[in-house]
Amino acid sequence: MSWSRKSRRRGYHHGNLREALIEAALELIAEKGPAGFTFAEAARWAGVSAAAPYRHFRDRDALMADVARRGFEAFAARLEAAWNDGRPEPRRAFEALGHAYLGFAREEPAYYAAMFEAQLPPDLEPELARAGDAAFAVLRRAAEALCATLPEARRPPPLMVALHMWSLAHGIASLFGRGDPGRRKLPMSPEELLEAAALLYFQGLAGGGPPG
Amino acid sequence: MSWSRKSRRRGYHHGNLREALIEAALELIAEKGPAGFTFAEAARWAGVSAAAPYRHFRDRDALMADVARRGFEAFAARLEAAWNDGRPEPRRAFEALGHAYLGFAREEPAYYAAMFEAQLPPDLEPELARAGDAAFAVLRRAAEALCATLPEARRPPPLMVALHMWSLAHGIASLFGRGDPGRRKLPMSPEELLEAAALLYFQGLAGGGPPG
DNA sequence: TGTACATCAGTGAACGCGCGTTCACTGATGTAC
DNA sequence: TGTACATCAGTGAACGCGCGTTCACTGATGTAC
Repeated sequence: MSWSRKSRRRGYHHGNLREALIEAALELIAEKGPAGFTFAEAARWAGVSAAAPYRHFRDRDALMADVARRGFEAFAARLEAAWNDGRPEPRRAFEALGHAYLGFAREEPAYYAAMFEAQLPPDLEPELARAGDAAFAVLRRAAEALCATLPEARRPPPLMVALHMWSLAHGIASLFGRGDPGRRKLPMSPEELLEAAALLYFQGLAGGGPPG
Repeated sequence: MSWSRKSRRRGYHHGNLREALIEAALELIAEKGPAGFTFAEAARWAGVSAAAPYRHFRDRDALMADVARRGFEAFAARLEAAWNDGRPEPRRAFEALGHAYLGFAREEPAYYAAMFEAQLPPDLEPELARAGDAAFAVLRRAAEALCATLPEARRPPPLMVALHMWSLAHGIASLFGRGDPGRRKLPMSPEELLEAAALLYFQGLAGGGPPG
């Protein structure tokens, strides 16, 4: 819908260029990956001269960082909503969390790519790091609640559980989770794959033999 | 060691330009990621004019695909060696396989990036797809052997197990496994993280309650 | 309500740069006889 | 063993292109009075 966005422009002044540039970036990232997007092209997409973006972002990386930050914020909100404070019951809520993770990666591939594949210098924007931490914190809190349901004797470190689930979900999303051509075909949906793995993992946590 | 490579050049003819270009690509990918490497720069790195690479590769993507193919071949070889036909014992051999996976991602980040992050058009080179399949086949065979040790009643589909382990290892490697600045700090090594997850997962497979 | 003025957010022209790609060419190598 | 010649793998100059970036500028907006 680029025309509708462009037509919103009211004359000499764009009125909402900052937002338009971010949408342009998302569009272009979705099309060609995080590397295949240039400052100049974003400007063109927004219907503005190549010099205009400099009024809003220091450079390409600053724009990318802003996209990634917003991505993390949206991601955190979606995970938070899915987790829903562990209702109706931690295991079920955790499953919803997993679905939300994969859903986000699939439905917002541009955000996801900006967040995890843009190779931004880490000290670029402190807010970016904070947003990433906040997203991970949702997962961590969920892991904590989940661990609390286990008998104390075999309760694992919640941080470890959170890292395991994050790795698993990220791995599935990266390898199979996006519409990308060239991705390997699966005999099951990414969601089913994740659910099955989590099920076995939690069975191991709850039931298995003595650890070690 | 670029000088030693360059000095190997014997005059008008390079003698080994194809190899030199591939090494240049690896060097540049390691430095700046899979996107930050150009045909022209690879030529310069190899000490050759910008037109020379065209004698060996159709374009940048063809070179990248060749790098990725070699990466998959090396990867498969390393996994195969670690698995060692399931010796001394499938669970132990599988652990070695996991270590080999993470070791490859850490020690050959350029190959790993070319293989999984280069966003190459999938129909670019049939040999590339075949090499990728061959690498996955190692993992699949290992999963088969591992599943065969379980009582028949609770034997999972080996393909699923292979996909779970691949996703987990890839997720860990992508998120924490490389020296990348900006990666999150871990309270444990990637290897320990993978081991712990695999342990719990296999406990779930072997011991846990009824599935479902 | 009207006017003067500061500020803001854009323009468009210009620049240097590196990349991809083509081309006629040429030096080196290998082979037929 | 020597020579003629085909083939191969490189050169270097040239081109068009898009990008990043700067600059003096200008049109629009908002505000003080």
